Amino acid sequence: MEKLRVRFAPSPTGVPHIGNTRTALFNWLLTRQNKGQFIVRIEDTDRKRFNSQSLDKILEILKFLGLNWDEGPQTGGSYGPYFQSQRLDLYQKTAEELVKKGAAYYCFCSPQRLEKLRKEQRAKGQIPRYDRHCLSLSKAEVEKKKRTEKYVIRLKMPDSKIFSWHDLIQGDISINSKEVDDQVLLKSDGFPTYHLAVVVDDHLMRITHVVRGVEWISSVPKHLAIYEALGWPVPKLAHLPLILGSDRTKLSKRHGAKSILDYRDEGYLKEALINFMAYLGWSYRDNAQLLSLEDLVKVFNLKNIQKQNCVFDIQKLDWFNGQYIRMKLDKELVELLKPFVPQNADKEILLKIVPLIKERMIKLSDFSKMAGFFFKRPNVNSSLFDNKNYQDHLKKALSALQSIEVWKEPEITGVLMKIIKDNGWKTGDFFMSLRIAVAGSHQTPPINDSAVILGKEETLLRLNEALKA
RNA sequence: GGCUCCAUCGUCUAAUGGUUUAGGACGCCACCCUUUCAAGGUGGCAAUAUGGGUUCGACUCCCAUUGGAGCUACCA
Repeated sequence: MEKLRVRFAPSPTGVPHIGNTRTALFNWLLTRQNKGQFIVRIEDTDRKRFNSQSLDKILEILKFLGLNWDEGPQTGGSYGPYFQSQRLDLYQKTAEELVKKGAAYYCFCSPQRLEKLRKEQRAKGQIPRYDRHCLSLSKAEVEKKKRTEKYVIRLKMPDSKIFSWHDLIQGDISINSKEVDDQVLLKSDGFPTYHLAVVVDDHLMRITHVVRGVEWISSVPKHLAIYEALGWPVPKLAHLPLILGSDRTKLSKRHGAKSILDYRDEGYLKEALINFMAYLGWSYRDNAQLLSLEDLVKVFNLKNIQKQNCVFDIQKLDWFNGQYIRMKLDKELVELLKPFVPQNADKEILLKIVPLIKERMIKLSDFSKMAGFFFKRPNVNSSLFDNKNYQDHLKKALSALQSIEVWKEPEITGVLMKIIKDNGWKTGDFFMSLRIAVAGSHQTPPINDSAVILGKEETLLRLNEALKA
């Protein structure tokens, strides 16, 4: 069997969102489980939307997730270059060849004429479609115009031909060519459109499986027409369901679809992100199994991919993230927490704090919310206390704690429980007063353990401060 | 509007036409645990869009309706 070769082909017009990244994941998974090759190809054919920052971001995402590529930018390969902007001659040559074969034609229509045409067609209730105005030009006319006018090369879609194919995910699909426009293949700036470039490159790069989003399905006939005209074999096609935002429309930069990098910076772990993405459109058992990249390589399959679009649910991501945080070793968490802790934070202190907050964190960024008080004295004012005996609580706690020689949790709890009992207080009421005084919040990690980390001096100081508030 | 596709709890989904009072997970609610918040444990609420067929039997097959999405660029 021919070796499986798939590609991830982002365009550097922005930072890929979760949907695009999932496509990369699925492609990668396929190659790793079939000992195939994963190729990254940069589809930079749109100069207007080109964004110079995005290439780095795209590669950073792949590296962050651990989706290493066999061929592509930085690594190279024997089917390069892997930037479409560096392959223009290939597309131009192919476009000319298509013209020779009668499968494409030169078009000299101006954007203004096309726009006017579409407008008129729409007004008449017709489907906007190129009217083949330039198809009837004689060879001589074309040659003459080519010397003085800008032109594009358009695909000549066959008339009323049914294009049918089998999609590995979507099943059998057929579309009548009369529904398909004579697509521009080569733009007037000499750059190809997606439709030409994708066919040429997939063929030249020996791509065996095209796995991409379902938004491409309606342009498959265009690609098929090109493959047929050139006599090239068609790779297997698999169109992934879309990931929709909570408004149930396609995820896009428009509605603030974030990239993996954004989620990383918010404190999501790559394991959680990978696991979560895998279950978007694909299922395995209860869709809550914690699967690593290695696990996914073993169990992933195209068969369990849904046709239906799916909605991105951040709550599930949060859950996965919490699970993975809890699975981390304390020292691993300290490393991961680096971008989220105060700059001067001592590693030893962090190592003590982590066990207290590990089970409470959903995201790494929760650190400051949960453990900020270790590094910065809270602003405590009297209105925070909801128990009217709080002054009494604090005064007695203060004197009890002062007497402690060994500043450890059992000792602290021991003396405090004693004064609670002696005064007939409710345990919860007392500790809430203490909690607010020490941490400035109603919700904190275990407060006696926190006091141990804070140290005797600092703890007593905070109690004193709170009494003055 | 046209074309293509889709349709099970709020969300992700399971269920070779009979094993199903439609299963699980997230979320939500309640309870337990508990010095707060979490975590953990137990339980609960919650779905086959509608209408027709086919069949002894339909979540599963067919048709229609309704709803949704994608595409409809010299963007990808």
